[in-house]
Amino acid sequence: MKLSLSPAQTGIGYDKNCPMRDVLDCIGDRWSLLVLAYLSAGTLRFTELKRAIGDISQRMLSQTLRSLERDGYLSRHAYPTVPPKVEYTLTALGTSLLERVEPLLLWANENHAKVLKAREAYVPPPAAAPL
Amino acid sequence: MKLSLSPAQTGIGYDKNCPMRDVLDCIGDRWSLLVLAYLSAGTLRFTELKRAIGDISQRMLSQTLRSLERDGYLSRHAYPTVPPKVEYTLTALGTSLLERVEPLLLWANENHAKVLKAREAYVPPPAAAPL
DNA sequence: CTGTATCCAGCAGGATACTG
DNA sequence: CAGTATCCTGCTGGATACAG
Repeated sequence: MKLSLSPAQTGIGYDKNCPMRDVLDCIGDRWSLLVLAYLSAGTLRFTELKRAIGDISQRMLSQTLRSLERDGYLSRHAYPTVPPKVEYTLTALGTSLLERVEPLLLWANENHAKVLKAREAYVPPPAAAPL
Repeated sequence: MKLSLSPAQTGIGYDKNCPMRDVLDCIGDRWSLLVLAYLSAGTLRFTELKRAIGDISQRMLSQTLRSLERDGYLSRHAYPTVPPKVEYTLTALGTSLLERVEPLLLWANENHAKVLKAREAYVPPPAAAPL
């Protein structure tokens, strides 16, 4: 079974010019996908997001939101009220990205057991396999 | 447009028991997807992989291959020859994973320009937006 | 050729304190 | 409420040397 994403055809690589690496590097961090996923249900405020995720620090949430906004995955709307109110919403680009990520997430859910089983059964090779 | 991967429904989260986070953490590192992608074209030896990828260190290639083998994404076959010869091949699990990753990679390719454009147009909010 | 062991620098990211 | 600034630690991953 041959896939069509061999590097020669897709241009994948660790070059900075590689689109896939660029995108993957940005959303492949600890929090980005999580934030996007939480926003898939609808607009949320900063504190709502923080409380929903639970174990993200204020610093990382802020930083992650900036990065996602910067790349166009979500939009930020600040109301000039006191106290301030800021809402974050997925853009069309963000939604479209999530739609592609979803199958991968579902796959992970379905196949996690297999991975765990493989890990359990795994015996590391004895440094330049004998026999 | 509502996606079906809202955390409440998928169970995504940063818990260690979260299947998606577990899988994503393992393949979301610097090299795993790249190695898998290169193997999608067929079986490769250690040095072939290293030369193909180019800028991966021996240490990271070895480490990445171990990790992927451990999780069942690829299989390792060592020939007891001198000098040693070791071949790496995708398993069914690895191929199945790559099939889900591919759409994401293609999306990245197609939408990279939009991301770059968003970055270019981006102006950071002035710390608690005025107006 | 196919690795492992060691050392080390850079950076992601947590805790905390402070501001508009 | 919604952040930014500072400090500090651990891990990722590169370079190098060595081994089967």
